[in-house]
Amino acid sequence: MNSKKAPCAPLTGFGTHDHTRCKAASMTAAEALCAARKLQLTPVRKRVLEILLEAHEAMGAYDVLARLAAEGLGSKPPVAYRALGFWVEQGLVHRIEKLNAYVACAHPGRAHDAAFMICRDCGRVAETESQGPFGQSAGEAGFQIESLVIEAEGLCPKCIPEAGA
Amino acid sequence: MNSKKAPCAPLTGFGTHDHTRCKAASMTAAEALCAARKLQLTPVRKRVLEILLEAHEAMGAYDVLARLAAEGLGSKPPVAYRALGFWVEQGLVHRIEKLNAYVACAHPGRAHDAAFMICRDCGRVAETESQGPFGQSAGEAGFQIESLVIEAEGLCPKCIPEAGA
DNA sequence: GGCGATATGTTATAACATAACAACATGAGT
DNA sequence: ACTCATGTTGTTATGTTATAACATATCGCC
Repeated sequence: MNSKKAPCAPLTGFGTHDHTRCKAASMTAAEALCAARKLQLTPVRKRVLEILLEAHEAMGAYDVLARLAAEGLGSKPPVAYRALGFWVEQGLVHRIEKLNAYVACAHPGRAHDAAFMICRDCGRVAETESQGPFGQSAGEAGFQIESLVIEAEGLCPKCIPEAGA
Repeated sequence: MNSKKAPCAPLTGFGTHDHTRCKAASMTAAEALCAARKLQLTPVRKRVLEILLEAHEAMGAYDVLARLAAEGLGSKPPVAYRALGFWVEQGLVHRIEKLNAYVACAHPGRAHDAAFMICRDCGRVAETESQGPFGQSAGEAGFQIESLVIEAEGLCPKCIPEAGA
């Protein structure tokens, strides 16, 4: 293992950026989205999104739950799973299938299918917008795509032996 | 739900084909591969691959295990997981992350990253070879891809209300 | 035979997820 | 204010998926 737990794990690509800013922007987007869709931005839901934004990396449902529990906001799995499910439905949180984990969306507000790059060394996850031609070939096969998972596993720039670190 | 459990769930696209033939071909490919790589084609491994080929659809590890157990070939989870892991490593079985399931490869012998179309109605899974430009954008980001998961969920031709069935 | 390498058998538990129902809150209509 | 519908959270219990750790067996080789 090279670099276990860098101080801040950026979502948009593997570079660094203004974290405080992106968190605030995402919360604002969440509020706007809930208002627009007439959905309730309850304490549990709000806190779950904040937790993911603060962690700024993929977290397991039980990790999120542990934080909620520490704050007295619910201690049983369904509480966390429901809030995570809510945000996933709304598109502000993505589920990383390969990791059984959840991560706040790096492009809130835009409808998109996300693609992820997962570093097997440091564990960081970067989101990109997917523009694959896969939909095309699936369309040719007569398959009607409703959701698309694209997840690449490998080494991020910092964890490639010769290059980064 | 439209068509629960069609008689034979084809892997290559959603059409039908000669199942007996494809199974035999895959087993032959497996034998050749093991010989070439000096790997052991043990009873458990052989049977696990056969089970997946016979099922001809995605199966959970515990489903595979149940079959093994019924045949006296092992009854504890690690037995199934090890054999499945072996074939996944060799590229003859793919893991479907969205389903936590395993499926025999439809293109044995060719090295490839697979892409899957998963019908949320009938549950069938079709494999296609992926040729996305995703690797390109990941490469631009300096990310070194080692494996790629592409899974689309939606409706297969037979399960689209107006069209197929 | 003894050794190393590989595979399987087994125990136990970890990690992830949901069904089902109870309790509470809120807002609409009366 | 009452009550009803709806939505959210709290809770119990359980289901499902997966692996760590160690014991046993098998096989080729020297």
